[in-house]
Order: sequence, then C-alpha cells, then structure tokens
Amino acid sequence: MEKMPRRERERQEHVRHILDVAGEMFAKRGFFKVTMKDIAERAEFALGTVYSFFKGKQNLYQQAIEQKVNELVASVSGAMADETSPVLIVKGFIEAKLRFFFDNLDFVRLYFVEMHGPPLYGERALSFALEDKYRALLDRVSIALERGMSDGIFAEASPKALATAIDGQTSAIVFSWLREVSPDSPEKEIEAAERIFLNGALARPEGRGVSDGNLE
Amino acid sequence: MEKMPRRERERQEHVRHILDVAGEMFAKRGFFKVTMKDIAERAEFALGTVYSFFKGKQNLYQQAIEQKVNELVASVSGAMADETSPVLIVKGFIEAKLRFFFDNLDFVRLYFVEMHGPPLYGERALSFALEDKYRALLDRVSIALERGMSDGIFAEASPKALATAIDGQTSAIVFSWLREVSPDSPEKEIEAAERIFLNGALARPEGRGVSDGNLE
DNA sequence: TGACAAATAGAACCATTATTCTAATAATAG
DNA sequence: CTATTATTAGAATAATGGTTCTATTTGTCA
Repeated sequence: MEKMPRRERERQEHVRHILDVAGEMFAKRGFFKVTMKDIAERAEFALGTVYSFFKGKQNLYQQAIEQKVNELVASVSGAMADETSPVLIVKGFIEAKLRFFFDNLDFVRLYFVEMHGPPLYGERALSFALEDKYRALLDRVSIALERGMSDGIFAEASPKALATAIDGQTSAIVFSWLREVSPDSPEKEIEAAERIFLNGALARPEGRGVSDGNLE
Repeated sequence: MEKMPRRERERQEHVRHILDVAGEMFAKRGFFKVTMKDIAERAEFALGTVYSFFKGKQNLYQQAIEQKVNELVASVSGAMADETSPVLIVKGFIEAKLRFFFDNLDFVRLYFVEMHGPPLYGERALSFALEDKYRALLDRVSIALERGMSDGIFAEASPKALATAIDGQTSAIVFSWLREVSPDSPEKEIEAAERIFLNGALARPEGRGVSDGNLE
C-alpha cells in the first residue's frame, strides 16, 4: 500500500477528497442542482483539474456513489462474518446497516434513489456489480435464516421473504432519521428492530422472546 | 359533479390525460430525460397547449405525482376505514398498500424518490400536505396497534416503531417487484407480509400464530 | 354567417451548464 | 537551473431544452 510515489499518492488523496465533497453535495442538493463549478470550488480545485481526475459529471457522480456503497458493503459484510449463530448473523446485519447509515445520513438519499429511483441520466449510476454485492449480503441473511429454520430456531417460512422484510424494516428506520432534526443515536432503533423482526407484533403466549438470551 | 359545461369537463379530461402520460414517462425515464416536447407528442397535444394547462415542467411533474399520491392515500384509507379490529386494520393497510403499488408499479420509483430522495429541482415536488396524508395513515396503524396492545392482542412495544416496521416491510416487497420481469400477483406477498409482521421470525413455542384465525 | 376561443406546428429566444481550451503560474525532478 | 508536469482562473464553445411567440386552422355558439 505504501509503494507508490508521493505524486501518485497525492493524486489519490485528491480524488478521494473530491469524491467526498461531491457525494455530500449531490446528496444534499441533487444531481442537477450541483454544477461542476460548484464542486470544483468547494473542493478547492480548479475546474480543469477536476476534469483531469474524472471523465465528466456522470462519472464523478457514479464514483462518489460507488465509493460509499463499497464502504457500506464492507462494513455490513464484516459484521456478519464475525458471527456463526443464525440469530447473531441477522442481528449483525441489522446493527451494521443501521450504524453505517446513521453515520452517513446524507448518503441515504443518493443510495436509495440509485437503488429504486428512475434512471437519473438515462442509465443507472449504481453498477449492477454493486447492486449485486448488496444483494449478496441479503442472501447471506437468507441462508442464516434457512439454517436457523432447520435448527428449529426460526419458524418455517420463505427465507427470501424474511430477508426482504428485515431489509425493508431497517430501511424504514433510516428514512425516519432523515425526517428528524438530529437523531442522537441508533441504539434504540437497533434494539427495537431486532425485537420486532424476531418476535413479531403479536403477544406471545408465554410472553417470552429472544430477549431471554436463550437463543444465542 | 355534473354541473360544469362540457368545455370545462373536456379541459379536465385533457389535464388528467396529460398527467397520466407524463407520470408514466417521468417514472420510466426520469425527470430530466423527458422533455416537454416528448410529453406533448405522446399526449397528442401541441406544445403550446400543454403550456396552456400547466405553468411549466415542474408544475406538471408535481401535479402528476400528487394525483397518484391522492389515489394511494384514498385507497389505503378506505381499506382501513372498513375495519374495526386492530389486526384487521393492520392487514387492511398492508393489503391496500401492496395492491395499489402492484397496480401502479411505474409510479413506485417516482414516489419513493420524492419521499426520500434529494430534491430534484431545488424543492420537493411532494407537497408537505401529501406527505402528511401518508403519514396520517401510518398514525392510524399506530393507533390500532396501541389499542391492540391494551387488549392484549399485540405485545407491548413502541407503536410508532411497529408502524415504521410494517411500512418498511411492505415497501421492500414493492421494490422487489421492480426487479422482477413481470410479477404475476401480489397475493403471496400480502399473506407473507402479514404473517411475518404479526408472528415474527422466531419459532413460536406453540407453533401457533394468527393464521389460526383466533384473533379476528 | 361572423366573431371568438381553443388548438396546432413549429420557429425563435434564452438561460444554463457541461466540457474544452488558453495562457499563465507554481511545483518538481533530474 | 531547466525541462516537464500539475494546477489555476477563467474565457470560449456547444448543445440542450424550457418557455414564449406567431401565423394558421378548427370548432363553437349566438
């Protein structure tokens, strides 16, 4: 990692910096309300310099998103890799996803637009590869659920449907943060999401759920 | 409803027609890939005529969305109004929401972008009033849940969090339809969503859930 | 029929902005 | 020091497309 000349290292610094700045601006104002000039100024580079780093605006936008998505996937993936028990894998997913978006709240808007919105400029910015990476995380959740089912921990159901449900639940929490002025911490929501997903809304006959710790 | 002159009625027909066409085009191609000329041609009106109906492109976009959101809210609201039991209100919400989006799959992209995306053009197209209307539906779900809790049907938890969860779960199902070539019917997902939300993922001690019909 | 409203096709206008280009300066490497 | 490369500020270019305008046609109604 330390073998390239300083020049090259600096260049990468610059690229990353511009990407960060641009990502934030795109997320806040939207693609078409941000001009290349704006970005250049904010990043403290001349317009031409920005063009020396990126092919054009779309390319910049695309890379800004990809950078963050990679971080997201790495973070969630890491959290799930640590665990072996199905329940803990699911919890790991919930926790890591919520934490990442909590720490990158601006990015939320961009991400979901690229995931589910109409094409911004004719084509999706989020490459299929990245989309697949995220979906692969969900598949791992699915698999954990499936395993939990054969172990009798989870109720028999469609693992895919359950994974979709947990993904949607967590996304909705993230959206709710967008509406708040300044959400203070994701802890409460993480816990609530886990409880709701695992136990459901109905009262349990025994009134006992996973909170007893008997499942981990 | 039938008291206005034909001229006026026709005008409204035209407006509605243009709104429909525009809404579909926006959803498919995105705001900036649709030109006013495109819309005029597709709707079979001259460009100037379209401008005689709408102040401009933004206005057209806005109204196209509002029209659909109103339909959505009316539909879901109606479904919930029929019911009295908390469980059935929740089910009504799930069913009506899923059905509406299933029947208006194009619209999904627009809706979520406006709900959660960065401002498209400086300001949100979805007026706060409309946003509030949807949120009011969720409040009604919350209230039903709360009532269910005091009746001992639902487990004690934050009604808001539960409502958010059910909203997210259903949205995720809608998103999954976007990825499919041609989803055939929402029935399966409706049922699964209800089951997952009510019973949760964990195996129940007795293996019995709401499917027994003992709660309605 | 005659006057007026509605609609049309398309030209014209105009603002925006992505992108390229230029001339000048600063930094670096050898 | 010198050749080279990176960077800069900003001007020039070019395309796009929203909006307005015009001349013409069609439809309506009294």
